[in-house]
Amino acid sequence: MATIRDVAKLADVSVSTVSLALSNPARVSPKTLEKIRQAVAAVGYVADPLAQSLARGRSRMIGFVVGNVGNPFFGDIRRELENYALDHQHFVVVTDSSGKTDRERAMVEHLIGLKAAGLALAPSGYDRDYIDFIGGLNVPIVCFDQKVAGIERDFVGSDNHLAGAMLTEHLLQLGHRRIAFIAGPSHMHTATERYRGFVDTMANAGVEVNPNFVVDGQFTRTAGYEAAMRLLIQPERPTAILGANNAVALSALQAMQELGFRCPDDISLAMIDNVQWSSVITPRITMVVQDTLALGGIIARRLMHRITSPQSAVEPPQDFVLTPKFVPGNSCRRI
Amino acid sequence: MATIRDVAKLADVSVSTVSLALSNPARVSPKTLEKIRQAVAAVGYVADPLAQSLARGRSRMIGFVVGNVGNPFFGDIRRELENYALDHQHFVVVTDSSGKTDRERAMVEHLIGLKAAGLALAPSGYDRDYIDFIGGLNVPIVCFDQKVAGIERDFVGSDNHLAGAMLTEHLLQLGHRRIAFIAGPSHMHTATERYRGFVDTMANAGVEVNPNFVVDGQFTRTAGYEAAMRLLIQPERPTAILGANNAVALSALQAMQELGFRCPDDISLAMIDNVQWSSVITPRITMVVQDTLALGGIIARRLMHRITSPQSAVEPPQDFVLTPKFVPGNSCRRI
DNA sequence: TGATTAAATCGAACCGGTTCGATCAAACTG
DNA sequence: CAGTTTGATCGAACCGGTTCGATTTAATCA
Repeated sequence: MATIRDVAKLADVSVSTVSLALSNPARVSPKTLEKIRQAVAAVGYVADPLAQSLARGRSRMIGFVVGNVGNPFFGDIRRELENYALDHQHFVVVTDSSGKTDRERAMVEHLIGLKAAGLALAPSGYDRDYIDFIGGLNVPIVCFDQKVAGIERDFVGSDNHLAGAMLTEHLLQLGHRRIAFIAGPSHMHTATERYRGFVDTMANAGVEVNPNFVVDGQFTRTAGYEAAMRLLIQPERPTAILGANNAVALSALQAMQELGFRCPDDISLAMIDNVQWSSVITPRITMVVQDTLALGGIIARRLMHRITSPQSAVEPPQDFVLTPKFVPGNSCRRI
Repeated sequence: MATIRDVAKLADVSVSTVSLALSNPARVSPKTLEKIRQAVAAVGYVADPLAQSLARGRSRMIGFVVGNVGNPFFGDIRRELENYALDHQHFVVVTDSSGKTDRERAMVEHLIGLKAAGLALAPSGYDRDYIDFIGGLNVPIVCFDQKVAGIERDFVGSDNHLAGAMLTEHLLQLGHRRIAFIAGPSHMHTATERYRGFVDTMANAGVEVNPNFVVDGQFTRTAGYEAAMRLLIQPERPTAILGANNAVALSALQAMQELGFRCPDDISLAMIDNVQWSSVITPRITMVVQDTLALGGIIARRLMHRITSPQSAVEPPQDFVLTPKFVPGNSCRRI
């Protein structure tokens, strides 16, 4: 591998001139520049990014840290970020914490060690320790998905209260009153907001929420399945189930199928967030989806702005909250 | 941030001794070791991975390069690799090429620039240029999923011929004769093997393959959908469709639903590879799935072996081909 | 034309580690 | 006790770049 010294030798200039020529061609005379260009081509020189990062104290690498890269929600955002970053000479490396806070932390530390230029982070923690950790990082960070109280960073996400409200309203308008809600972890902002959206809308409509109809699905497949089972074996069953995310809603569908309930004939179902192949799932689930492309675009632009413009450090963190979209399916019937 | 020189100063030893003590404690006297340990703790020293990588010429980072992290097939493998790597003090960074060969190449070059310890690579290319590129890399690499002729590396994958054969056999035994096949790109090893499995099994059974019943779905959603449509609008329709991967098969299901065909009553469907939430798709698709956990485990062990054991460089590349598993659903009916 | 200023280039220090040959004292050999 | 081996430690070079103050060269002005 050719080094910058090889280039310098061949072009008969100093190493520092080569470095200067490569990073700021305008400050070098045209004819030296040409000599250097030829030498670079001749030896096939490519700068070592590691050495550059060490010397500069910054790399051109953006860390994308999420709990589940397999989730299409994150996938879309990743793609948007990646395209944008690539256009600005930055690379995205993805790390998956599998939802584990300590692993996420190790990964973030690793990325910081690599002198990452910036981080797009879907936070998985919420306690003091975690907040202090994130807050203490001296690197541009854009948080998304989960709004964590206490983290003073740019945030990009969707209006989750509205998401819960929209589906609740839809079910109410179809005549449902016994609406069940499979919730997510109470420490997650998205989960509590969606739940509040449900509760508030029910209250506004003057419909009482049956406490037995609110179960915790942890946003996971297994817990969602159990939660759904608990709903379905009650003597007084709900007429509609609202799943606070895709995993719990689809687990509920599975539970319904296994117990022989027809959807939507026996029980209606609605969910927040899309899944891959939702179009071939029968019935097509009525859902509220996030505008992942827009989210990804905002995250990308905001992060690159923080990275590239020096004075952005003094700009206060900003929240970007997008409106989710209602996508009707045929999983909810009028009663 | 404390550097190794701070530690050396405080412990009153040379920098090289500190370095030695940290990397090979046994070669340092117990009492200096203790001094150094205390100094490390006192200044809160953590080695800069960047500087280490630069000096050593190798990092502790493993690159996981695939075409679509959203595919659960890759997701499971990634998880296995990650767990194993973490146990061996290595980190996994994921890069997604979106199936684009040139982007994959850029990402691999980037990882090499970062002095990646090794690569787990699902190759996306096949031409001379690409093969030379991969072959020229001087880093441990384990390829998986796609076996590319000409790449002399460890390979981990499934018996795709068998996968195609199993489903074909299944359909034949149910009495089907007019079996259609939605194929993948002919340059992909998995695609051609699966197709051969289909053709060979048909031939063995003495059943002729209708040329109109073999269409190209490119392993993608859109092409798969079009391919399925071509099949379904023929006056003489197939009684069963075998999708060479999950995307084309599910696109076929969607096409069937849109045209009003019932599966399996009108047309049977079988596919290779699982998808997330396949359990809630109606009907439950009969499929052959790969043992992703086992694949991931083998990839992880093989790669770590190549990385950690110096003499492994002379070991010839090895192929690991696993037997896929038949998972019956209710998308195929007897006729 | 000599003084002043701007532009181009260079040398050396630095980023933060690793590595290897040299040094030196202690322990071992005959 | 002189000669050799061993173990601990050190100094210096190195990995491959960047950066900045100093120096040389060229251009501008009086």
